Amino acid sequence: MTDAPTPPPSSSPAPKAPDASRRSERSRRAILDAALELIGETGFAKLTIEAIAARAGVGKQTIYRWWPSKAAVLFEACVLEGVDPAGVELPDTGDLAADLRTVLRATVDELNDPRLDAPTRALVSETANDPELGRALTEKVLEPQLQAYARRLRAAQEAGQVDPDADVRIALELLVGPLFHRWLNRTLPLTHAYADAVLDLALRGLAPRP
Amino acid sequence: MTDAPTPPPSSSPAPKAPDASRRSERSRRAILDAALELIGETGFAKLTIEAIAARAGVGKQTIYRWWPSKAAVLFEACVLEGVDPAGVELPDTGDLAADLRTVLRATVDELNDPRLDAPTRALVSETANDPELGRALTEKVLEPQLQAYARRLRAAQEAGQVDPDADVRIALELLVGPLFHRWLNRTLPLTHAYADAVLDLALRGLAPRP
Amino acid sequence: MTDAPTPPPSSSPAPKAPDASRRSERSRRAILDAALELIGETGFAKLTIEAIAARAGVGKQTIYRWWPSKAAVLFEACVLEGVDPAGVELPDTGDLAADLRTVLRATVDELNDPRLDAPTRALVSETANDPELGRALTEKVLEPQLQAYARRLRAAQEAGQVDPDADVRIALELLVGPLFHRWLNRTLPLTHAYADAVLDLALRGLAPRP
Amino acid sequence: MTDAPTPPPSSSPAPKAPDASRRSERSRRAILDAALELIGETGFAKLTIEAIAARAGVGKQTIYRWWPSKAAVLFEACVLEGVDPAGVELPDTGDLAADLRTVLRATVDELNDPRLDAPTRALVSETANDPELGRALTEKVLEPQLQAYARRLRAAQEAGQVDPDADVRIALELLVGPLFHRWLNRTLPLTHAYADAVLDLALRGLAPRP
DNA sequence: TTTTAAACGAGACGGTACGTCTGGTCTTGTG
DNA sequence: CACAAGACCAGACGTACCGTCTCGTTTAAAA
Repeated sequence: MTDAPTPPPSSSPAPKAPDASRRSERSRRAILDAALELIGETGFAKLTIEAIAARAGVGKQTIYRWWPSKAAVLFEACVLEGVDPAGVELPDTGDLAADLRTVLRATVDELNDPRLDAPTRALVSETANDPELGRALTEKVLEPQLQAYARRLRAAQEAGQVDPDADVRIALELLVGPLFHRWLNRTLPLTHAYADAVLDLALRGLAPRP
Repeated sequence: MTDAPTPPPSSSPAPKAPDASRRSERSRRAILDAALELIGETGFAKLTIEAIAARAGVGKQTIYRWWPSKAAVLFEACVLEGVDPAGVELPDTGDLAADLRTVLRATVDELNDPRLDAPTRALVSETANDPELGRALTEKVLEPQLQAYARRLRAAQEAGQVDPDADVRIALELLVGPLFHRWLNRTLPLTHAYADAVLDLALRGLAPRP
Repeated sequence: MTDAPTPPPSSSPAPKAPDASRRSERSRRAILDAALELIGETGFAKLTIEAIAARAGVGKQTIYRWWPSKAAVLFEACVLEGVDPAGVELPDTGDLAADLRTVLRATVDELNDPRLDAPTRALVSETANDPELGRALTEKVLEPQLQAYARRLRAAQEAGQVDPDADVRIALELLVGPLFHRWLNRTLPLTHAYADAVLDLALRGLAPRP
Repeated sequence: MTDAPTPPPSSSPAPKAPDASRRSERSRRAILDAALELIGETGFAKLTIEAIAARAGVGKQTIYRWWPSKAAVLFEACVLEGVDPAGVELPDTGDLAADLRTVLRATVDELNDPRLDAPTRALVSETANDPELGRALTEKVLEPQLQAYARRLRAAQEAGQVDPDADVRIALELLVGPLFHRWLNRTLPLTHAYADAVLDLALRGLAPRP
């Protein structure tokens, strides 16, 4: 997102790209940690670049040099904290319902985890008004996870557990969409029971036609 | 939303409640219009209280007097522009699938309307980090609409078109959740075909058991 | 210097002139006082706008609104502290030598006063690189004083105590120039004796030719 | 200027004295030249250490290693450009008035030379608030020149052209003080005629008593 | 109709944070 | 080990808005 390591032999009047090889890893970590700490402590409100710099013991310019916005900092901090976004894979025990239940319940737990709640909300919030960031977030974090769902559903389809005509992309959104909706809008509590109920309804819709 | 129009029988050292009866409707409209204009023109970024006041030809204090935050202004502006949130009712032609298709397609159209997109995103964005506002938004706008879905589904349940054991609340989230997810995250285009596919899958899950 | 009270019915795209009638005298004094305090305490080095604002308990914008530079603040602070620059008048007892001795010795004392030394040096320093400010300083402070010398010398000339062919302008610079030179360059101590010696030499040069 | 080039026989915990013998003369010249160029082009304002380093094609540290302040750089640059400050000597044709006229007129020309004006003003300006630098400047540049005046006046005194009781130190300040005053304060144009008039008045004050 | 108190427009105020710039130090190759 | 290069910490710069607080000036309910 931030690192275009090869400022491709462009010929533009480049605004001076910093030399990534000289970058201080120490500062980078301090900044990311400080960002996560602050958003946990005081919410997105107090998440100012100045506060991050102060907390990290870092000059402001060191943040501005490497990140285009505080949302980008937050984004990298979350990715760093979270799972490896590349190698996401859903379990496949052969029992589709059980596998999805496991994953959806885990998702519910994550969304309810206060440590992850604040930064995630903040990111989604920024995303709404910053399409650039939205695209990065979707591409790097969201889509890999959705693709994992897609793969698992496709496997189930091939195993004859899911209607072969169903669109797995839509099927997967039928699962995660409601959870996301309830989490973001805070309409009703987001529980394991809810995840189970959504899963049950969705799977009935996906069942192979008799 | 903000004004409990308690007149002045209060005797407490209240921070001085303004007299709503003397309020200038002219200014109120100018402010709300300016807010919508600005968010359409320059995005939520440039939506400053100062900018709204300037555009509306109004003193800043007139905004601070009547609204607690710029999100509240935006909220009222959207409500004013949008449909009457109270009397929402879904059509009931007896054909559940057709009725829902109509409504979901209309929802898709609204979410794709560039005039509504920016302010709605801004509101959802604010909502994510301002639970207070989130509750108001949910209560005044979102829930009434969801309740309308619930009523229609209940009617279908009573007509034997939907599994009597199904939880209509969850059923309705199965419908709107995926649409909301796609709209907010911009993963894939939000189309009528998508709405139809979601509806189809969900209804199959809701069908009465044989 | 700063106050063009009538933004003369110009037609330029004026950068918005503040309304001087609403200006807070309290803030103005606090700023001027803080500036003098700081330059006395920590020298011209620590004289930052931020420090002045902080010391004065004032927002930075309040300084930027009314003064174009920190030198301008300092200038106004000095003028405020110093004598009324308009009504300067040298004594005229009829004894030119005695009158000038009194004034020159007083000047020496002022230049040696540590309270006035720092701000004056700072102003002269700024003057060297800011002709705009230099002109203001010369016009408002320096020239009125030099004119007072000129008037006194002219009177002496008319009384026959000074060569009628002498240029009083140059005569007066013969008096103050050496003092200024020694003060600014710190070559040798600036004492009453020095003032007396300069005066003696100069007056001999000015004596009517036999 | 500040560094007594004590090699490294020191054993103290000195902050690391650079080895002057390895110093790059090429860099030194480039830095001094760049400093003079920049002050001529853009004034003292844009005279940044960074700008000097960039213009000279030199690392910033190379400047900080060898000079304590940018004023010190400027000072050395001026000395390098200017006359040899050690061997200043006034002409002595036997005609004091003529000799002084020559020198004072040359001084006027130098002060009016735009190439010298900016750096000199900058130096004097810095001097006003940096006694350390001021002393160096006085000692290395100003005093040698003043001493030359003193020698010439003393010679004249011995030749009976000047009152033997006069203090030559003060006499010389009577000559240069007014010029300096007019130059720095820009009150009136600094011309040959002015120099002549000052000289005339001063010499009359210095004439041997009858 | 007159009075009069509150809402109004305007905008100055004390502040906070912004994003940029420079100062001076430290680090990383290169010669 | 001096050097060019430039990343680093630090902090002032001047600007933009914040939310509060006067100022007159409408303006609409009470007298």
